[in-house]
Amino acid sequence: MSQRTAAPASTPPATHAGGGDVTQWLALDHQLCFALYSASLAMTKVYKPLLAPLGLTYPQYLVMLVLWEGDGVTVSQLGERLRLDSGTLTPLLKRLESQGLLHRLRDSADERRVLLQLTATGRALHAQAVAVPQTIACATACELTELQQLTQQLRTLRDRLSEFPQQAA
Amino acid sequence: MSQRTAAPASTPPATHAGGGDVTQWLALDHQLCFALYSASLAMTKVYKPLLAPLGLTYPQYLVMLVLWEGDGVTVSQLGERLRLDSGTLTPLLKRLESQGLLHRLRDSADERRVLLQLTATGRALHAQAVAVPQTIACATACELTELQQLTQQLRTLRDRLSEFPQQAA
DNA sequence: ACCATATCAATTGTGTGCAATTGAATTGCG
DNA sequence: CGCAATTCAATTGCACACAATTGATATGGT
Repeated sequence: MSQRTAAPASTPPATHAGGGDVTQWLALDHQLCFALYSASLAMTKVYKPLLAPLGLTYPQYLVMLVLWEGDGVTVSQLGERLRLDSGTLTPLLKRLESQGLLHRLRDSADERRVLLQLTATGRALHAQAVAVPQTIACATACELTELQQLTQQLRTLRDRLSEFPQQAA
Repeated sequence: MSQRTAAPASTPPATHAGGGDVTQWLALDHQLCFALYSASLAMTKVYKPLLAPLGLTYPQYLVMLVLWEGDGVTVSQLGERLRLDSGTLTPLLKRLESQGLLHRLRDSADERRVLLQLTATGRALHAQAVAVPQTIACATACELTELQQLTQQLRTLRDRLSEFPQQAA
């Protein structure tokens, strides 16, 4: 009754993805979604020990990347850039503020908005962050062109997924 | 004092990634990590409305994919496959159990282990899931070969990142 | 000026992820 | 056999993600 079939860990031949076998579409290792998901989690794990000396988590690092490009942006603008909403960003930004890396201040021209300004400490952290990308590039064990191509492919994929009709958007 | 430079949203020319400009290495849109991260989150958002009728979240769906390939596995084996630990899986599996999709039972041969068995309901859910991958493939707007190549590249990347020395492993 | 609508950040509640610890069960070595 | 080391799932605590709601502020049409 219980289909306790074997092969709980063996990877099936992934070269030809299905033909007519619809069941094979659901094989974990055939799915782009899992490759994407597990690669993203693996990337976060490589970043963690590199960011720990800076006192940053990985999402906090992404926020700092945006602010190092130019601060004085609103929470909404930051969220558009990172594709994260206020429910994620508000508590995260409060943590960065309590660490003294930035200030959150209401825009006097529009009291609904909150402007994000780096502190001197926050701006200074940039110097310690420049060493990070090299280590990551090393961890990927990829050529630079390869990395750039993959990055471009993923941006395209992301943008297509974001525009998929079923999305609330 | 506050370097409120312009271009808070304009994408800089990403074709040549730096040359000697070390600062450019930290540009958000040049980073593989963000492309990966945002693509993964976008993927999850496409899945959400497709999985809602099945009563599954995206990580729960991944668990079901493994169990549909063959149940009777332990929590550890599941975690190895999905690269998730017991801190993530235990509460997730309890939710699936409370939904009647699986049973969690101690292995009588080794009381430390917990075996995961699909219920009839859990096994029947497979039939409703087979339609999901087609919709996803449609959302990616990619050729099948393209998807397979990208999946392969991401698996390779993930495995290299997992093996990076600094990792606790 | 008035008020319905829209925008914005914050809040609430649920569900991951993961480091670190715990406690039970097993293994391995002498 | 005896016991230290290991394995395993569960637990605890913290930090995301995001849907949904809230409350304050601004905008637009009349």
